[in-house]
Amino acid sequence: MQIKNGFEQSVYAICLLSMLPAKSVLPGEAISNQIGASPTYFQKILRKLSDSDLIASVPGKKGGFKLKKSPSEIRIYDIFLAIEGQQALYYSNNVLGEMVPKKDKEACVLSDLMERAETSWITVLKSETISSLFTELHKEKELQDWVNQNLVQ
Amino acid sequence: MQIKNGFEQSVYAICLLSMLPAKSVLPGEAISNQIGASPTYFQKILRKLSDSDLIASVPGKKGGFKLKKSPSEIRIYDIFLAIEGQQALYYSNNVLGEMVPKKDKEACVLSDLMERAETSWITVLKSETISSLFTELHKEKELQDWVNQNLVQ
DNA sequence: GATAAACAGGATAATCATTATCCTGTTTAT
DNA sequence: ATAAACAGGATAATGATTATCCTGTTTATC
Ligand code: SF4
Ligand code: SF4
Repeated sequence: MQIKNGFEQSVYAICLLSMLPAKSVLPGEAISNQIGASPTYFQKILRKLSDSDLIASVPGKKGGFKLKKSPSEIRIYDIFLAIEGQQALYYSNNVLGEMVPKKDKEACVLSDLMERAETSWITVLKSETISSLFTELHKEKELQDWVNQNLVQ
Repeated sequence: MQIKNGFEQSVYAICLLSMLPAKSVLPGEAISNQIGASPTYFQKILRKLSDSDLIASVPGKKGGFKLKKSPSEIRIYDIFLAIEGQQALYYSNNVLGEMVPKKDKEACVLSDLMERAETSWITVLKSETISSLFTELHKEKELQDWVNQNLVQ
């Protein structure tokens, strides 16, 4: 069991996009290369982020991606949700259900616990945003330089 | 991304074993059948639980499995750990590491957050044990009957 | 002792999810 | 019109999980 690699890559992709001057975009291929991901696949990951309204895509020549929300509005959980979807950690396969048909009202004890655990995990992931997490990173000159060299418009 | 099915199955397997009278065992095949798992595969899952000292295996004719700890000492997290191992939810693929070689002392901000999230998840899973979770289940007569019919010794 | 029923554990196959590639279509700056 | 970019469907490669098989060891019973 492992969270998809695309999650970490997405965090950094969004991080790069957060260093972008207004009205500029970064082409998907540049991002993929910088992150070291396969471009054709990472385009699909970028689309997931775009479907979740975290980033915006600009088609056409001089097109690319840019943030749709400000870095302080993008929680790490939003990225997790965009990539992994809901109930990502656990869902019941109803093993006990097969063993003991339980009365409708009775909640399943294990499912309850697992849900509480997942809620707790999610709460932590909601507690930080791209901007709260990467204030330090943004001081990195190399990265900002790379962004400046690769942006379009 | 999904926690292995074997985790939920293990919880119920241990639950069954907790209904066993002292000095008796349940054969692995009986457990597998009741849970609806492939016997050959589930034997390996039972071994993981046994490797983690949650259950004990008795070889030979009239052999089988029984609990090694009391139900109140078996936390749901112990079962999770036995099946999924450590760092099960997330580990960094060092994407940022490639992007910005960071000074040794500086902890990685994303890894830190993910660790805090996992710790929080684990804390919830440590908060309940087999006995705290399944007091209700143990009142189910059908299950106790099944155990009585399938136990050995 | 021989036999049967159970676990141990290695090797291997089947299945399924993730990752990667390819191709056709649409958008837009030049 | 052309080129460079995204959209999205189809499909292949890879890797992890699940399942099977087989050989060996333990132990109760005959
Ligand atoms: S009791 Fe809950 S966790 Fe257990 S099998 Fe049913 S639904 Fe799943
Ligand atoms: S900074 Fe941390 S999370 Fe990011 S790539 Fe490095 S080790 Fe991984």
